[in-house]
Amino acid sequence: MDQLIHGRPYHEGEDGPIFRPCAPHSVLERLGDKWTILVMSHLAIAPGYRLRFSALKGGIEGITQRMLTRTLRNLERDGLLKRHYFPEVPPRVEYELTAMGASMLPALEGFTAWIRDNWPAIEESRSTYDGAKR
Amino acid sequence: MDQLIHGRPYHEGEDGPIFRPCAPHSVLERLGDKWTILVMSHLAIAPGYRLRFSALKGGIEGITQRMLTRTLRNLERDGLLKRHYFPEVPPRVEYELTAMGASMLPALEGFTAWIRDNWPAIEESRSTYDGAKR
DNA sequence: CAGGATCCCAACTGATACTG
DNA sequence: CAGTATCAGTTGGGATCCTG
Repeated sequence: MDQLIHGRPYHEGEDGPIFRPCAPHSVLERLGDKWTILVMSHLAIAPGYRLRFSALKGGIEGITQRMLTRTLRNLERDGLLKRHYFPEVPPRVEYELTAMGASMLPALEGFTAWIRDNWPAIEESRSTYDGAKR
Repeated sequence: MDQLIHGRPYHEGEDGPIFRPCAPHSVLERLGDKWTILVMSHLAIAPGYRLRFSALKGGIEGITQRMLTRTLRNLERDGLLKRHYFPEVPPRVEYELTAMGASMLPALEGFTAWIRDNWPAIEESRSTYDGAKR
């Protein structure tokens, strides 16, 4: 069975710990895609953590219908989001963070806080690195 | 200028906030790629946050030389990692978390803690979702 | 030992057009 | 309004071979 160190699961090999592709990756992979964080952010500040499709589309600069749909489906699949469909004409669809989705916000904000604090240093490091390469 | 809400930068549009592709995304994109988290995890538990190339390669199951190199370069570019090259024969290279890299660990662990707690629910949601689709 | 250089494939993303 | 379908471009990732 895997052990835990610093909260990370690993397997004890002959020459030390061996890490494997893991659960955290499969969640970070979602959040790391192009639009997920913006969808989450928009829902995070909405009343009742709830918005309709057109509101999300209008509130995220540059997102296409196709990509918004895909992003929402992925979040729904993970259980972070619930889709509410109203069969009217024209149809109305609202998306709402689930309890689990909302429970992620504090942890996510803790992490994005670090990013905000360190973003200037990261940007500078990148441009220095890229500059030195040329 | 952009405002902040729940720690997130956004632009105030006519019909509410408008979110744009942002800094958090460009960092989460790194962490969301296939190997970065495993490299960070391995370094996080190493003495002095420091390991040589071969130790990282042996400690991460399935990673190829090429992908490890790319992952390390990306982290170095962001200033999270420092590369120490020793011109011996055969050459030895060690990688060490920078102060900024180490400062990310608590925030990252806060987030991965949430993932650990909710991973079973996420997995179940995914399989339910996928099952219903067929 | 620690990589760089190539080639290849799959997946993500986007633009556009169509529809219940 | 809220999608789906299709096509095309780009990127991520892996396999393999070569080198100081």
